[in-house]
Amino acid sequence: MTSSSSVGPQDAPAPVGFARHNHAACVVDGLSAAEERCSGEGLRFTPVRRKVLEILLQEHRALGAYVILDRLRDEGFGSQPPIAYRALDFLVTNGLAHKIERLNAFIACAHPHEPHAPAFMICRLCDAVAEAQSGPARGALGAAARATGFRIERTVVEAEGVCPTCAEKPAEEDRT
Amino acid sequence: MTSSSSVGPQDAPAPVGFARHNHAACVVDGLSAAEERCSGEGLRFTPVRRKVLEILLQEHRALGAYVILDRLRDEGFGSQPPIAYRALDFLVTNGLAHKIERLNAFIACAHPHEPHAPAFMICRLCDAVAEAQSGPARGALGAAARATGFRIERTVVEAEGVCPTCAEKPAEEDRT
DNA sequence: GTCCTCCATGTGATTTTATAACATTTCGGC
DNA sequence: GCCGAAATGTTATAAAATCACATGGAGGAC
Repeated sequence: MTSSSSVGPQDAPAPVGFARHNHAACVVDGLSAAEERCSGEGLRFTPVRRKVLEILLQEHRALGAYVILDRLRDEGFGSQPPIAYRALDFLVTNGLAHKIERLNAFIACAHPHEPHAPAFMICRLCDAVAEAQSGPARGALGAAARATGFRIERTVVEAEGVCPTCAEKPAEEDRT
Repeated sequence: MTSSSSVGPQDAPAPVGFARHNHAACVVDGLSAAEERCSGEGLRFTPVRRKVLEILLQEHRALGAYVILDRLRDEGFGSQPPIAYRALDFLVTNGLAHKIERLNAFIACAHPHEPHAPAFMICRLCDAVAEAQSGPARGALGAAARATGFRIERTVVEAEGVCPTCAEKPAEEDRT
């Protein structure tokens, strides 16, 4: 609850990630939300897990497990793949981070307070990723599921395209 | 056009894949649709590409590239990864197959006739996958994109859960 | 027809992503 | 302090995808 109220007037009402915002608050709020959540549910928010979440919170982009692993090593943590994958698994399982299937990469949750079915917008030019709230089965998928009797347990909803910021600078569209 | 009309009364109006249907027609129709499409657009529907599509059409499940590769080898085709990946890339690029990101696996397109943004339902018990039609940006994603000015170019929409057939036999829920 | 070019395929090696298996340590309850 | 459970450290391996370069085959220019 301390989160969006402290951000100020430039905070966007829509999904964070593309719009300008007080980014320091993202990290602080994300970490404190995680702390609250973990202590409330008896989960252990260990140093590695905290550090991985912090790494993810530092950017509104998805990071591959091996990038995270490199940064962990720089900070003095273990450097073998399971270190990163186990921390990521904890974060994803407990809704503090999400996996972007399209990228085989991970991102901090932008709405860690309530349970949710996330939807993502991925900019192919600057790699920014914004998280939107999604009903568990809105749109075509929900209709199809109801029509066939399919019971949805989890959804992956990701859009690739161009974010508003990149759309305004067409000159750089040829970048790699 | 020869496709759905020849299937008969047990054909479901909803997404194919879970419901009983004349499966032989899926393969035949899928291949002939691909042939039409390729000859119409000057694309080369080579033996490997045809065989890969045939392999995919034989089941309403997603197959990993290496499973496909094994079957290609059994049929006398090359057995190195690029063989399968190149054929799959051709099929996906031209809308004849789709990648299921959640599974890192591939499935034949169920609606090869018109361009579309597919949505999938994946049964975690029997691995069946059904394809539904999706608007390019219905639901939460479309709303969020319009709100932020994000330009959607491609969508990944996948639901994991339990298909109607498996929901009816709860005894087998502990299978691997 | 011959050559030439483009595209597709064959092949070996490598990179990237993810997990298995097991030893060791740390935490929390008693 | 002791015990069991959970977390971490470490080695090895599996699974998924791509790179780089050689070979082959279909079609067009002439």
